[in-house]
Amino acid sequence: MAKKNTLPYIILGLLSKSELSGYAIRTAFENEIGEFWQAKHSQIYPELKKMLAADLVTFRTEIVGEKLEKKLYSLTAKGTTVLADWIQSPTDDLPVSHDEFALKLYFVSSQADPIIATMMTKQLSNHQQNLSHLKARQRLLFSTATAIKTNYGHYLILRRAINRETDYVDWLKTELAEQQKFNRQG
Amino acid sequence: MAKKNTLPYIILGLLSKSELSGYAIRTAFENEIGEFWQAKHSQIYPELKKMLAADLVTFRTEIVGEKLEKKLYSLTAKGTTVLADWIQSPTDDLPVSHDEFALKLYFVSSQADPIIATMMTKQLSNHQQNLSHLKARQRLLFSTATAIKTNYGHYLILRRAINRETDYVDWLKTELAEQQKFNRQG
DNA sequence: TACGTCATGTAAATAGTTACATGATTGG
DNA sequence: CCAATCATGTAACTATTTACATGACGTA
Repeated sequence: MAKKNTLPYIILGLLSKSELSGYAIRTAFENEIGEFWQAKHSQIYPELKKMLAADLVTFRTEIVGEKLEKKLYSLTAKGTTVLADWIQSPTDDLPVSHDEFALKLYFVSSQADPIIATMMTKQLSNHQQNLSHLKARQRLLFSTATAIKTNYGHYLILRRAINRETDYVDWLKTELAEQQKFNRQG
Repeated sequence: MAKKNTLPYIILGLLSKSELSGYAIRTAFENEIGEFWQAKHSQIYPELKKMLAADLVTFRTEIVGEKLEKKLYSLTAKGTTVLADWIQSPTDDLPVSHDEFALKLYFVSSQADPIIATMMTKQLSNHQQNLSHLKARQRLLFSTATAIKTNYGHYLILRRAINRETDYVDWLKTELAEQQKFNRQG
């Protein structure tokens, strides 16, 4: 996880689609990429500075209204190359999906513990909510074939997120059913 | 994610099952819990020291062979309470499953880019390998009803990991099929 | 006797979060 | 005019990784 410094590559990727301010990069993490990575503005601004020094990005300043200065970053030639190299490099390390809920279950050793059903029911509701949100996004963004064609990467990872959440929900339902069966049989 | 300091709770959870050395805690991350969390020994030893100071754990020293000293940690009453509180506390923050591969796909905007199929084929092989490994573990550890009953938490998260990997494999297969269809139709 | 594993630690660096700080713009 | 959002930054802290360091044990 940490330590491979993925953030600069994500920033490069975002900038390859369009010129963006630090603030706009920050808000991008509220969309689908936020399902796979997140960063706060306090990490983004210093990172942009480092990337500027490394000649991966440039910026131009735009005035919004009377005096508010907005820095619009874009890729340099070097940045474009570095991004392409990253995308083409192998992604061999499987992600360790930090899952606090799964860990908690691991430490509830007894199948008879009623807390399992309580925990699972709550978690089911959480994931169902996220799934509804993602499906609404899909309807909103990708109801036409053209939308899919012009934004294929976005389409792919939205489907990935939907798959992931659907699977989590299904797993919880299966295990809950097994719990209920166990409790009936005693 | 980080920053909620989950590690001490995992350590408490492991120690609730049996007395363990720092080294044994480290090796536990090579089993199923490693699918959901990981830590190096350089983080574990200092953490145990902090937990000792916080009266969450105690240890006794065992001599292995002639002089090698092994510290066997176990829970204090306080540690037991803190663990139970953690397990019962809500797990409302959905995990941001860091997925570098999904991010890379997001930045390959064009459906026509042949790199997509190459990347997906490689990734499919990675996940299939992990899935085989997990299924072998299931056969090894949970082929009897008794095994499931006496180690239910372990059984649950192994199934969770298998579900997760199965879903990833299925998603990749689906998207690869769509890619091939797209390429034929041009 | 050499190699892999068991065993325990510390130090230095980086990644990421939380908190501190400031000010302009837009829309109701 | 007030609140939400746009916009940019820094400081302090914590979590995590990589690297440094040492030594005993078991076995082939």
